[in-house]
Amino acid sequence: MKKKATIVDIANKLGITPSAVSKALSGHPRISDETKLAVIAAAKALEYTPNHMAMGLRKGTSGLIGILVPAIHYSFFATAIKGAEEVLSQAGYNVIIAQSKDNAALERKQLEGLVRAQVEGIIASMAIETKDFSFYQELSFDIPLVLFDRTFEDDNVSTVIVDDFAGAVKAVDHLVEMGYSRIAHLGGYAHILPFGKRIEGYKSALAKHGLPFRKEYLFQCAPNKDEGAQATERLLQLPEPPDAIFAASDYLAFGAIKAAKKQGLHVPDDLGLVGFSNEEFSAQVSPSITSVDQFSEAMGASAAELLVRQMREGKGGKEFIAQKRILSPKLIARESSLRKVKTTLHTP
Amino acid sequence: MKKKATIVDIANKLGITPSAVSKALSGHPRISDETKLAVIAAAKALEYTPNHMAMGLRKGTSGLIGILVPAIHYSFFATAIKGAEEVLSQAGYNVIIAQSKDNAALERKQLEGLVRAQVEGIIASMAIETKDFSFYQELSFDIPLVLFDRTFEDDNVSTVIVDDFAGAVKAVDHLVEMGYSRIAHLGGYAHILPFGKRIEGYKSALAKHGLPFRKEYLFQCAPNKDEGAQATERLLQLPEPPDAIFAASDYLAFGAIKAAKKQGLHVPDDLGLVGFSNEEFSAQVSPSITSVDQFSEAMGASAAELLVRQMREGKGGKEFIAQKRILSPKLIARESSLRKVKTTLHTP
DNA sequence: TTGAAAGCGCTAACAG
DNA sequence: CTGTTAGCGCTTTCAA
Repeated sequence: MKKKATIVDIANKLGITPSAVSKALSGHPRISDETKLAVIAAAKALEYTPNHMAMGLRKGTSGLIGILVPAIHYSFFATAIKGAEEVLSQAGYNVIIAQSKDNAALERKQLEGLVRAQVEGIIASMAIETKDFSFYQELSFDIPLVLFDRTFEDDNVSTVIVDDFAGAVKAVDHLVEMGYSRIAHLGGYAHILPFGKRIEGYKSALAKHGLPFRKEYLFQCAPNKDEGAQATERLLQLPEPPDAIFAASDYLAFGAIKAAKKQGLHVPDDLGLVGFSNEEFSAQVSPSITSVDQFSEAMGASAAELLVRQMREGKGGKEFIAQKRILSPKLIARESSLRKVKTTLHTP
Repeated sequence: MKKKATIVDIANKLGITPSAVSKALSGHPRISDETKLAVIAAAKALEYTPNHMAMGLRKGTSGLIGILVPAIHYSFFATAIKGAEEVLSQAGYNVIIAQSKDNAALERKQLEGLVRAQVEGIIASMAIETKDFSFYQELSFDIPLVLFDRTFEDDNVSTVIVDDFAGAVKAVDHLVEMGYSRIAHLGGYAHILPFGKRIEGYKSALAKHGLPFRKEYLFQCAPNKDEGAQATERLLQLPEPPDAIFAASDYLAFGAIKAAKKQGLHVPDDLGLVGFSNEEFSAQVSPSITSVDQFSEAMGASAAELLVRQMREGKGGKEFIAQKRILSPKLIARESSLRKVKTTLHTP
């Protein structure tokens, strides 16, 4: 590995000073086109690459944005990162990623790591077990921060979320329309905002349709297959089991399908199912899972745009105003809820 | 945003010099435990965070590793990144990710971006359209580089791959065992090493079983559903269509299933299918796809370990020796190849 | 055991 | 239009 050329090298080669080179390279107005050209040529000849760290140290910038998610291999997060990365790299930033593994302690450690790496802004989605938001709140004073999907209520923090309440209502509406009436909900933990909103939407939609809310029909679980299967088993053992389940994640819904099949039930004829997030596998499993699409890529891109704008405003001196972006979710109907015979049993 | 404390602040507070603070903080041996403790306490009180860029500029390190993949939302790459991120963050590095979108020009641009960000090492998987490896070769002189999965042949570059030849042989062996005899191959582009090896393994396994190689049974496509479906349609129109397909990716295999269904063929009874990579959806589609698992997470982790070791050796002065790691793939048999009636038609 | 001084590569006043 | 100078925050000889 040969040592890299610096602006000093190119200044020497040309018999001018480093500062002239610096100006030429950054297109400073008050420098002759002649030297600009010469500098650019010399830079190419010496294979000069600017040293970001030196520049960063001087200018107080790093060109780095941190993205923290629970797990990058969940397709929702992977797709959101993709969306964000494209916007950010377009805007000239490099993206550092970190995973919390849904663990509050690790989340904190990773956030500190990002800060230490001098990121200029952070995009994050909270760990499922995080209940203490103070760290995020403090962070938002020091550094531009945008939360997406897994957020909490705070007027000072910008967020991008899907309208989870509306999504839940759409899911329940759809199940009712398909003739189901005993609709259970496999929810996430209510303290995480989107899951709380989905629970609220679920309850509200039940009320709208004159259906009773039964608390034995509501489970709060971690959003994975196993908990979905376990909760479903419990639901099916009730004296009056549900005829449909609205799950707050497709992983939960998939677990529910497994459990239902194990009990010899047919989906959707015996048990209707709607998930949330529209994961890649949901269209491809059998039966395919009806799901509420939350436009993960758009969400990541939107969070990135918001962050970039926020950083620009922060630089301009004036305080930025925290923004809340709410995307409208869309129900994608698939096999798991489309039963042939619609039997409307409930009496409103 | 309050401005951050520096070692100068903490030196002033304690009435000592910055250099003493620096030494205390880095656990330098020749500094009294007394001042060490005082420094640590003061650092905490002032909420001191070290400035990575200043440190990097001084020591010539950035603590950054770049990972470049074609697309981070493909589960294979997402999982590999997860594996690598865990190893790297354990080793004290931050991870920058970049996507090439399988586009050679963008790949190059992104690699340059990583270099400019002063990454200390790069882990990459090549874009599908890249045919000119010289940029990677030059890069490997300047910076520790480990390629995984999508690699090329070069003795000076470390690589982590799965034994693609062996994987292809396992796939064909399995199909033959299930009684298929007219086995086609939907391959990737042969110039990308793993795809080339799979083609070789396919041919070799056919020969081993006394089956003829027919060039009309071999397609080279981009590894996605659409090309898989198109190629399969063409295959099924042949005067003597295949009774099984070994696809070099699960996306291709999934496209093949779609095409077969469209033609009214039953998988696996009319057409046996084996994919490659064992994507998340492969276990869950219907019929589930038999696939060759390449241990994506282990691959990412292994690449990261190799890179870390390489960087350490490079620092030690002695030249590192490029290593080739080869993981052994495993066939996971699922519905798409398990037909009930095994009919062995071919005469060896 | 600590301090003084120099410098990593770059930029931004301010002079010339 | 270009040069001079100083310094971003930190580490690292060398000297005390």
